[in-house]
Amino acid sequence: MSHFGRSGPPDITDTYSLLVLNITFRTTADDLFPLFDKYGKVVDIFIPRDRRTGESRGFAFVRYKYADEAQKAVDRLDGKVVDGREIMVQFAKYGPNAERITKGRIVEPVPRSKIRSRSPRRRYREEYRDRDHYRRKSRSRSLDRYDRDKYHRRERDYHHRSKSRSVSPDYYGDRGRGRNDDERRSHRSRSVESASPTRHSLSPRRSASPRRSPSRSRSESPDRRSLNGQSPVPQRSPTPRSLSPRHVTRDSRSPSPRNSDIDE
DNA sequence: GTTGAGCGTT
Repeated sequence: MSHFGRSGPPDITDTYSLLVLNITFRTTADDLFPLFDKYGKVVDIFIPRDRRTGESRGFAFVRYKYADEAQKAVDRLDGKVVDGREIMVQFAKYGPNAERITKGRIVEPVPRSKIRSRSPRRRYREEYRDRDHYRRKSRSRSLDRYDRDKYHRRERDYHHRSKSRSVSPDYYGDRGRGRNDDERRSHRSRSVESASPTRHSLSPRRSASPRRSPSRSRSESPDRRSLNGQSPVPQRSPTPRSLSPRHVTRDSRSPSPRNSDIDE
């Protein structure tokens, strides 16, 4: 009763499916249940997750027992901020098997031939096999490349993680990630500080201008002065063309972002 | 550390 989506679809014939979009990637069914159960009887909640990473895709399916309750949930929860993100609740248009759905209820089943083309994005395995076999180069190149890059990155991450930790599908146990995250973050912070002086001799040229974005936030004169007085290397090029002339011009043109009220 | 258009499992 508490675990949704673990035993497959129970009985969707008498239920009304709602599609919840724009949820966070860490929102689980248990998090959505109390929210949706307040407006009616929720018989099932399912959050599709990625086959490789196991993380949610950012949307969920909530099945209600009665249509009026589902409608109420849509009206009340649509646009609600959950976990810092505004969710969108609406009636599902398709069923688990690509059935056509009206008002969240299945009105007519579809033949098996139609099943399969419900998702625009192919499955990772299908795409892999397809590409490996046919190796088509036509089509949108940029789009294909972008997609491939994305998949590659994700697969790598998954692989890396798989090595570190055995295959333990504890998707619902991401609650304890906070401590781990914090710990790792702290450690990394120290590491960076330690390695800071090391790169000092590695690329002195780059260190000359490590950051200039925050400088314009509050110091306009010191910035310029420091640039002038700090130049410890006269070098042979009297013209600092290395820096974008546009940047310099812009910097001296609007060096006072604080006095925006004047301009505005 | 986490992307963000859209429709789904045992």
